[in-house]
Amino acid sequence: MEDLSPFIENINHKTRLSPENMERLTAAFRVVKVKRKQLLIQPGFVAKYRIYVLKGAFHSYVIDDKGNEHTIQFAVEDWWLSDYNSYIHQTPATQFVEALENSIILQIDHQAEQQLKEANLELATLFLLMAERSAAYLARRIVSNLTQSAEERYNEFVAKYPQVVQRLPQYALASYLNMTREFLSKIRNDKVRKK
Amino acid sequence: MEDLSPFIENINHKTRLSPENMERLTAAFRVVKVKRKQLLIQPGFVAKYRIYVLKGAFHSYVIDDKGNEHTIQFAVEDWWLSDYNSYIHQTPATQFVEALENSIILQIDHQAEQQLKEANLELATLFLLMAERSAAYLARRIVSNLTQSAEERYNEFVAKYPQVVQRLPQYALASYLNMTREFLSKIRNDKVRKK
DNA sequence: GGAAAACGATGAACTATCTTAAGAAAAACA
DNA sequence: TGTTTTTCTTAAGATAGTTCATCGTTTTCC
Repeated sequence: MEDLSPFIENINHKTRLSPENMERLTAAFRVVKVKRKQLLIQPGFVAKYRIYVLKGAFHSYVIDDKGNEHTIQFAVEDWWLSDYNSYIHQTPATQFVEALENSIILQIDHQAEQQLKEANLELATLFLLMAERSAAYLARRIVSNLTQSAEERYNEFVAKYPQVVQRLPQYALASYLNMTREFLSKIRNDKVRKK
Repeated sequence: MEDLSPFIENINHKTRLSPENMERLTAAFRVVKVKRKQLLIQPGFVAKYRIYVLKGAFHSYVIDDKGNEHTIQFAVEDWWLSDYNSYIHQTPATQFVEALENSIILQIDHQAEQQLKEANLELATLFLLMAERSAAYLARRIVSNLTQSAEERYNEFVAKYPQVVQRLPQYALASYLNMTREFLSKIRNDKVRKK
């Protein structure tokens, strides 16, 4: 039996749910263990689940025409992820969601989520807040991509998620920050030399 | 008196509202006329309004440390905009929202929106859908920035919004597409030569 | 525990995109 | 309508970031 308290904390941090609604919500999620390198979502298949990370690490990525991998999103403990476009619109995914470590997740399927949203205002509000915060977060990321150099984006990421950086493969971080793995390697090394 | 039917269409396209809720919703919006170059939102001030464009064109932008302007978002007829981070979290804005043409907008203030969201499930669902679609849209934009070259991003934009392109100043489009105005000019001209 | 695979570092050559500058065209506005 | 201001074009030189190829290191997994 997994400890769901981080999940419940996460929810409480967004909005106050009645005990019945919290019960209803948690009952809609299922605990799943996932092995490193396992794919939760694949292009061509509809993303069935919204995922909350209880333990472990994931990244979502696309592969472009030239065969290059681009990490779109990371998620470690207490983060949510999915292929947003696929999940929301229930259309075929374009992204992979892959475990970077052996992990434990909570997942809810789209239909169950719809039922919760339709059940009452409190639960609808929860998902509303999640969507609003996602949008605000994505908007910040776009601004940072438009205004910062590669090195600045890296520094920002390190400052924001110092403990996360060390768990991520460098090639995935590089592509998330919109640069090549080689260039990230150079940035890091220039930094070391300066010290 | 302005014709609100495009707005009502826009809402109906998202979710079905009862006549009473539609009435309540429209009553919460105010029609405002805006002159070209007028600013609706400015850094340092909390974004009070969520904006729907009835007529005209806007862009939101930031100014970076070097004094360069970066367009974050465009909005023409039937589009929504604001400084999302500022509006959602009611914190000081970092973006400008400026009219590119003389325009007519509908605006709702944050407090009124909160009251609508709390009023009933139908109205909460409307804002939920808006937030989800924003998030999905922003996610697509991030993918396109990560995977495409400057020229590809331009081609994609033209293909998606052919009529809009002609109304936007080229310098604003260039910065939206994450390139300099000079480089966009070059791309366009190379294209003409090829023909 | 050791072979195989994946990952990270480094350097040299290359290129997409930027910078700067100046003039032409278009739009604004008085 | 003419004048001023803003926007767009062009081109040459500069650079941030890429590509490619190689090698050492770490991780994986049988």
